[in-house]
Amino acid sequence: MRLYDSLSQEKKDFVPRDGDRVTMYFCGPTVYNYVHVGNARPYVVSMVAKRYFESLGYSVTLVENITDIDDRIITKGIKEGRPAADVAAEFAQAYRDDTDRLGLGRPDVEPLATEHVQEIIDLIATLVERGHAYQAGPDVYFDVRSSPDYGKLSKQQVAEMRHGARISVGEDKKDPLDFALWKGAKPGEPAWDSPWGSGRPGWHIECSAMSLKYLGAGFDIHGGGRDLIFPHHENEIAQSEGAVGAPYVRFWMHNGMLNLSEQKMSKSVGNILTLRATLDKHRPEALIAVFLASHYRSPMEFGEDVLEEAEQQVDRLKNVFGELADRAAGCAPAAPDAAPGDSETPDAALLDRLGARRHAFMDALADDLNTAAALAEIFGAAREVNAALAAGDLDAGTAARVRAGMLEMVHVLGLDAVAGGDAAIPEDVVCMAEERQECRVARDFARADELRAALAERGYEVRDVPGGFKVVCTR
RNA sequence: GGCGGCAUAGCCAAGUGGUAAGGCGAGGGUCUGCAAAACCCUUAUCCCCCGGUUCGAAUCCGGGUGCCGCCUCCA
Repeated sequence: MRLYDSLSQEKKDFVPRDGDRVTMYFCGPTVYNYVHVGNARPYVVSMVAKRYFESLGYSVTLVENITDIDDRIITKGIKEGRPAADVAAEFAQAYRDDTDRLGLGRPDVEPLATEHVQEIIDLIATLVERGHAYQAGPDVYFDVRSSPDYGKLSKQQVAEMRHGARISVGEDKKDPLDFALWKGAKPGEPAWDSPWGSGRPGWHIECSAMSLKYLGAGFDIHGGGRDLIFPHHENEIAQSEGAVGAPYVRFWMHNGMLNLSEQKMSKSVGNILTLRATLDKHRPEALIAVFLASHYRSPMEFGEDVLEEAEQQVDRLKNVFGELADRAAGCAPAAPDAAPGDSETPDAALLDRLGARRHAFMDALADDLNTAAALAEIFGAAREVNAALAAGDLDAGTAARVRAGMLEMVHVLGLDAVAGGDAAIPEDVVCMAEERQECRVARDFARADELRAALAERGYEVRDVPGGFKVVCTR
């Protein structure tokens, strides 16, 4: 596999540090509110990457933190007259609930910053010992000047950055670029005891502490949104490499930003498009499809129109899986690569072509996780299968094998839902559909159309097929 | 101003030297009582602009233009 690394700015061959185990850390949200749709992109990217690596036979340890101590959390707590910990707990749970709806599973470890204060303190102590950090009043700062290659990830010249940086009142930094590792407690703020007095962790340090704890220095992949490159990831590198004296991360994986077409997200105005609101309106697999349709590193258009489009795509895939399931009915589940039969038959030829598509699918993902190209192979497979179905080819056994092969592909992309059998159709719905069929036979089309409309109202679509009808749930 | 990225059909979007994937939408056809689903056909002589390298560039180089992100604890 080739994977782009934003530190070296090139695609490199990816070989895990630990043999058959892949170690990944992605920056999760700071939980001061409901997460917005943009937060879902790195989440989806990380889960799909995990599935891809697993499909290659690796075991994957994916760590995705939740930052539950932060200025904004404290501010919100004060505003609402409740402890910051309450705010954090509420929105951490909301985050888990919201992302659970995507059906991609949970990261292997989801550490909370407040549960790793000891590790954070130990890390800061090491940095102080090694001359990379200093105490200034109640605070502890990282000494940027002690880190000769500071700026290597963001490609910024330290001298340049100093121009814009500034020391705010109450801070006693040696350099404007120095950043807080530990912040002395102000009255009413949540605080922990430390060698430097009562206080709390600064922003970047928790990710260093937790990634090093769970994955160790030099782990494989560290991901997050591009906007985190500076200062967050730059600072993580400085801290972590300063503390351990070894390279921190092997591949930096940064996803592009969402370009909101309708409504610019403005945090100050508070009109943020939340993940929750998006999933209230659209199926999770549609949102996943939106993310998969563009390369993870590219900025992407996002809005109601692309979501609607993705709904159509999802329906297309659901339809082909539904047809395959019907055709394969009664047939035992099959392996996609079961020994090909007579290669002269149309079925065997189709299986050959689909096998080629599965290879192309994996090749696409092997090239820096090109999900858009991989998804195109699934659509290509769908078209070929539909054509075979329409031609009346495909015996039950072939259908079962085709379905198994396509299932593998959608599973890697986290689109299992498109293959899910629809929930059982309620009996009264079936009765209505049967009555409609009787009306059709009796050529009472007015009544038949009435029943079809009534079914549509209830969320079911009735499709006439040779020799009968079929009821499909449309929501 | 500095750093990084993006710019491909009506829309979304792959493609980084060999002659434009895929999806949505639109138009035509098949099937159907009508639909729906599905299938077939059509929909970029051309990849922001101007130069250059090359037998050959959307793809490489130089220069522009536009948009986005970061440089102020935003994925």
